[in-house]
Amino acid sequence: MSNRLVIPSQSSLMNIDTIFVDKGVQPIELPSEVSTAAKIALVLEQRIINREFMPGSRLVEEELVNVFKVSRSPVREALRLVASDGLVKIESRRGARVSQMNATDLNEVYECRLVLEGFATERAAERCDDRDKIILRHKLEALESAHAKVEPGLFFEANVLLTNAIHEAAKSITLVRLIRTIAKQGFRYRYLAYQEAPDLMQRSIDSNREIINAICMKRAKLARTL
Amino acid sequence: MSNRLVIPSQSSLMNIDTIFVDKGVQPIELPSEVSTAAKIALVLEQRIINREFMPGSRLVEEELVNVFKVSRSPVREALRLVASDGLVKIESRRGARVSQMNATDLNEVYECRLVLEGFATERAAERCDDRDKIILRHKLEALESAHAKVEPGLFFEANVLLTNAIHEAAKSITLVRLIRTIAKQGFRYRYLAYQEAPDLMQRSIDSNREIINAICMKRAKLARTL
DNA sequence: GAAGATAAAATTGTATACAATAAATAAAAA
DNA sequence: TTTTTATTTATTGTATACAATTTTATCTTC
Repeated sequence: MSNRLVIPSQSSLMNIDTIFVDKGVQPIELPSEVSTAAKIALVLEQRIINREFMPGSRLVEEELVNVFKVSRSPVREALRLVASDGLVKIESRRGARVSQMNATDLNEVYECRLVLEGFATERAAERCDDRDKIILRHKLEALESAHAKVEPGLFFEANVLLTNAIHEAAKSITLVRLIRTIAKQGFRYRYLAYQEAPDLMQRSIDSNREIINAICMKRAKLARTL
Repeated sequence: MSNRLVIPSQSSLMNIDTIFVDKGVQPIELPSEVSTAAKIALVLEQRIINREFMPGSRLVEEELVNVFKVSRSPVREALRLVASDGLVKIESRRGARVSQMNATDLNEVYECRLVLEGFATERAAERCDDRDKIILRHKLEALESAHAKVEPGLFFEANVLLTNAIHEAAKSITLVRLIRTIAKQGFRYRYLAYQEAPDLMQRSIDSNREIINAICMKRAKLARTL
């Protein structure tokens, strides 16, 4: 009873056809080819990252059935999707709960992210075209204006979009898939970090600017070390 | 009808409780905490890697139900597990088929593997203890004796075990998870490569010996570049 | 005979019912 | 009172039935 998932009030009418990417942002219609399970997974991921669902809390299938108004089949599929990104841990016959993040885990995730992001940045510098450069510069501006609004949620989201743009520029589906897998774990920590230490945001902007300059100047090795 | 999955004759009595890791190897009992879906996924993965299930062939749920003598629920779960490793591609309402591997994909997988394996090797060099060293040396011997038997299947398997041992020595769950994700794609190619060009096996042994020596001597940077 | 429309079959997605297991509670013994 | 053992309840795993969709086959029409 203690660590049971408490569904926030507005969530009781959670509709998987129009998903709120974040508070204050308008709802987005997901393309219909996205499966029900994937939509549910997306909502669960967001709730876990922004800590509406706290580490250790159980995700009971029947409760999610009531929240999303679908049967257990897609709910189970969604839980397994979220588990494959490490945000949830499923134990055989004991259900799913939001995974804990201890210092060791965080460090591991961070190290791996560093390696992969470095590689992605190098690749981006090697392969980006003019269109990529425009997009990158644009996302950087968006990041700065989000920072000006002094709202961690918006900044966080802009940061994610910028990072995604770098991955796009790297032009490797496999690499993107790998980073996505691990990145979601990292998001949880960064979301928290930006709230606790807002000065991190300015530093993040600065280093992103350097990286994007390096990419646009096609300085691959430099980009990687940054 | 043309590219339909043809179940090999012995497979009609495929039993997921005793799984044959490879032809000629005795069946292994999997621990009971491994879910039915995971067992099925394991069999499917092996069949895909050793090309009993060819790229492009469909994996129809009902057929797998007949083969494994379970209901569609665990079969569907298994298919999604295999899909998460990229061995199978699931299209919405169009089912699963063994994924193709074109040159671009292979190259991407290879590049990413290189980066991650390099990192794992470096970590292994930094963190391995005496027990790890013994295991590594032992797996290397096993690889050499498998090579002596001139059977690609056995060599392949020994190689996988050696690589796993290196990952173990690196002592990072996250890293292992990442590599596992991508490695299975690579296995498919390597399995084929060893059959087409057997001289690769000797070269593989040599480079593995160098790597293990570097790890045991704690020469992290050297290990990585190897 | 080819192109298109229609009907049938095959196949996946979803809902639900039942079985098996784990957790919680109540009852009995120490 | 505490510990141990039944019993009940909650929850997951599996099977099956139905709905929705795609694919295949059949029938027209030209």
